[in-house]
Amino acid sequence: MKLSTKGRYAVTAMMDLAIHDIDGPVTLAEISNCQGISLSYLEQLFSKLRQVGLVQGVRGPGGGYRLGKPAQHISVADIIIAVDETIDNTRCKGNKNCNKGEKCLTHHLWHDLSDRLYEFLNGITLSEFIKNPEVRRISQEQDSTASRIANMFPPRSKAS
Amino acid sequence: MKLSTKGRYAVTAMMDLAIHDIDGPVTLAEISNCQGISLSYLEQLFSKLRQVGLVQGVRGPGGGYRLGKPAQHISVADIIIAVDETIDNTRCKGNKNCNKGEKCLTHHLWHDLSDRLYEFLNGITLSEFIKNPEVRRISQEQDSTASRIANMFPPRSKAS
DNA sequence: TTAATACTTGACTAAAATACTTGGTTGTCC
DNA sequence: GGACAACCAAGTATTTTAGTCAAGTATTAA
Repeated sequence: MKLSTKGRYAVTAMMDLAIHDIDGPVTLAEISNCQGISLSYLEQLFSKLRQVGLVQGVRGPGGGYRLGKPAQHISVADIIIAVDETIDNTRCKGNKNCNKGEKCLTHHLWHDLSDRLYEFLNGITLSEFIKNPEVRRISQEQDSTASRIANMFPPRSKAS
Repeated sequence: MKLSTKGRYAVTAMMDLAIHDIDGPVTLAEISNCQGISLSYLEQLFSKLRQVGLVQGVRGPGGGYRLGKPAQHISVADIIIAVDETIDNTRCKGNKNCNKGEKCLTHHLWHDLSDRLYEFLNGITLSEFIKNPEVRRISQEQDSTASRIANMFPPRSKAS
């Protein structure tokens, strides 16, 4: 288990997706603007998220990304592991007999801690955030992604 | 809240100290050998740990480091925060009016999550590890620091 | 007092991770 | 076909991590 700003970017971006999921796909450009992260960096993160099925890309105009599965099935741990890669678990990879067993002793303790941390973060899902009443209120107040897109593509009659 | 290998080094080193606390000070050279971390890097980490009172240096022959306070008062969160510095909390430092409030929304959610993570890690103390029966057994089996020191300074009569 | 031990400090370097940039290609909607 | 937005693949700059080196200071044993 590792936790860096990279993981935070991914988690907040996923929160964004979860909040706006009913409005349809969210573009990376919007997230980039909203959260001040570079577009291409987001692309890299979302590439990883897509590979593990946490998000699903929608191409073409009006496209973007949406959640790859229901918010209640996406845990914070899932997201962090998807982007933060290797848990980089100590130097004695697998081979047991480190220095006098002492090394493995603390390693073992660390591993226990790491497991508990994982269990903790795995128990927190995205759906908890969108259920938050304040979230519902604020996301309602603003222009929703849907209406923004609707404005970009105003209804037109075929005959001009 | 941030979690990297640096934090892991610090936590495992502190576990080491906690386990051997009854045997007297532990030298950084020992930890360096035991855990395969460079001595000078440990010095840097312990410098930070000492500044916040988590450890206490003992100079002179037979010296080393020992815990700065009882193990049950040292949490994993304390250690990680001491060495992993700034929580690097988003770009809108303090100033509220980020992009349309949307940014602050996810920031706020992240902050909540971060708080919960902190509470979790703050609830785990070093004393939990040394209470572990397996730890007691293994640390007993080996040469204790105390006996090693005793061997270095064998009792002698003043008149030689 | 002297030498040894061990902590203290600061500057410096190499390697890796992070964040961003550039310049495309592909699929989809209108 | 054209605009849009996902996708892809380098390459670069910055920061963090990890380690090194060297010149200190404090403490203690002899």
